[in-house]
Amino acid sequence: MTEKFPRRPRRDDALSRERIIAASIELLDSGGEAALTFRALSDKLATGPGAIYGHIANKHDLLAAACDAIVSRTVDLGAAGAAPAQTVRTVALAMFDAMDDHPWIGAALTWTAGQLTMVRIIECLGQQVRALGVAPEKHWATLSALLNFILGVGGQNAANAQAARTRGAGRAEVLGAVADHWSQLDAQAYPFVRSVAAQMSAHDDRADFLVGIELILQGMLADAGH
Amino acid sequence: MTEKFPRRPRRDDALSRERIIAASIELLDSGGEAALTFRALSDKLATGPGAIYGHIANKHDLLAAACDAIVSRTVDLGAAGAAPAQTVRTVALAMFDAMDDHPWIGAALTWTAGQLTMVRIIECLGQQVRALGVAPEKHWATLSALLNFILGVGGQNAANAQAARTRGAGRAEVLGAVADHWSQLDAQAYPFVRSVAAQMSAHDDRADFLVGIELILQGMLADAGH
DNA sequence: AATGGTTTGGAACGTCGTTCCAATATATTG
DNA sequence: CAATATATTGGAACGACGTTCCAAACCATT
Repeated sequence: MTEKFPRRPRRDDALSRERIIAASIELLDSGGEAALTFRALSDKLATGPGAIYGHIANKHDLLAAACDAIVSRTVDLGAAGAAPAQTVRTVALAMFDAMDDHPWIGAALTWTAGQLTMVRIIECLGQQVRALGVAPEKHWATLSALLNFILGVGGQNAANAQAARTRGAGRAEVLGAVADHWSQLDAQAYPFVRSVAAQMSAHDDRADFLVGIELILQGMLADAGH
Repeated sequence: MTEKFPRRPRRDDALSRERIIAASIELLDSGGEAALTFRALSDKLATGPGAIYGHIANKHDLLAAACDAIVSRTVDLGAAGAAPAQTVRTVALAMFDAMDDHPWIGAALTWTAGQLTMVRIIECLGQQVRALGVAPEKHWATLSALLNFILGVGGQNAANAQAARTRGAGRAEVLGAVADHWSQLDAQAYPFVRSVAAQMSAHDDRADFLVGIELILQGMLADAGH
């Protein structure tokens, strides 16, 4: 009397978790985190706000699911059997590109959100950490450093994208304005910030990200005694 | 006719930016980010919601100001004239402790928020990067890696604290539940996660953070040719 | 054709950030 | 000290949000 058959789908245009998440990603990509609203979402899906709650627990769940959808299709790309360090670079860059295409990920991606997806990233990167010869008792701390750096970049990227959106400008213009502001600071109190303002306006986020990954990799190798 | 005098304060118990920020920090510390409400804030200050807008532009401004208040009193501690690497450790640890005491910082601290405070951190850490002999063209990328790691830890710490609050448990219990969940995963598909679950339940966030800082420092030294 | 459990979608609730403006308090002038 | 001008105050009001609720519509089964 409980469940007799696998319960086939109702019809093709029926509401489903996948369709809801896909529509959510469209909203998030086009208008940022603030654009994901149960009302806008139900408009896009030609239904009412209440119908969505039959498939999604709450907004946090919805955001986590959208995150998972992007990240899980990203981490699959770096599953090849290359050398450990190269695999780390590949996976990290894939994450960077995903967070660059979908800045809202940075604000929503945490250890707890989307547990299974996060576990897969940890497993993938963790195996490389082990393969690189890091001492076992430092496995977790090392992986944690790698992941926290990646998530930190994502978070700041998300903040930049949001600042650009609210100010109605591109991200390059926002960073340019910051560089301008920095170059006008007092030369005696802020020598470093002033000297770095120049390369700030013409820098490449992606390249800087890779330098950071390289820095951590070198630290790992030095630790492993290479 | 425009402005004649510096306009002295009205009276001692008058509303002021400082009093508002101090009350905001109290709310944030006791109830997390969700507890900072213009209504709760005006109750605490025995006034109405509208009065606050005479001193604060909007909620984002309020959160950034609260962030600044904490961070600026933190970065001052690490201004001593120790060796470069040691100064980095001191400042980074001070930031960690501040973000541990006030988890909401992690969700609000970005490059753009509280520009002046952020500039001071960048200047402080940047001078150490330069003193450690990093190549000038890598100054920005190196500092960026250091800062992104610190902010990443803060962000994840904030997420953990919020997850603990919504689940009505301590952070140790939340991490313990995660470790439990991980240790029950398929041993063939997730060997690393399983092996690391053990040290997860008994790890020290602060020590792990220091290991990450050390990793980046080692990478910088290797880069500088030490 | 009738039945019974699911899914749907729109109304309604409480709360939020924010705006507005009359009342109040202070500072300056006569 | 009285009168005027200016800033601050605080509570009401607005629109939008996440979420709940439930009657209507739907569909697999008798």
